[in-house]
Amino acid sequence: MKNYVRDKRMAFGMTQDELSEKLDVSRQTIISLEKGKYNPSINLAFKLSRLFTCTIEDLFIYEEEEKDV
Amino acid sequence: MKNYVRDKRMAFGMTQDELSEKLDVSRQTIISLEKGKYNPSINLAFKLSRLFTCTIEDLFIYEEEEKDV
DNA sequence: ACAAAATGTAAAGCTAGCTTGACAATGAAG
DNA sequence: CTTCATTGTCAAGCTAGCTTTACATTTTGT
Repeated sequence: MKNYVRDKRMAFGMTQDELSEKLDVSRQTIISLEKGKYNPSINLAFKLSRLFTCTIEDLFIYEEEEKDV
Repeated sequence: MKNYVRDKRMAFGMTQDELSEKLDVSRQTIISLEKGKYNPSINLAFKLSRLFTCTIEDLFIYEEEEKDV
């Protein structure tokens, strides 16, 4: 799962701290998200897409996830 | 978070069991999802939207989540 | 009515998403 | 060079999403 959170955030001229406050999550969450440490919950994905006025599909690229079987 | 999983599934004439197999999740997950017991992960949301050939926004209605503060 | 299919419920357990806190590294500006 | 803002790392802990198993209820077909 790839995402454009960092790009969008910078396009909006926001710091990680500002973004985390607007979304009501911790700064750690933003850092980890941008670094691709894990995927956002669908709630966070919705919050981000609303803030950035785009769709979830625009912000997150689902790549036919490699199964770990 | 409201969702139209049940509607979509029936529109596609599938059983919960069939759907769970196609998505590679347990039947319990489908039941709980349809019953609104919890929100899907963004991965599951993507899988569902792909299968039903629609967007996540079409399938899930995010309702400015009531904060539990 | 009966059997089989589909849906639902309950409970215990694992892991990913998120939190908090403390501290390190990098960057920009005087 | 120092200071302050910004970004990053580490670690421990909580909870929501998902799993498995086993059994109960409802629906459907003959």
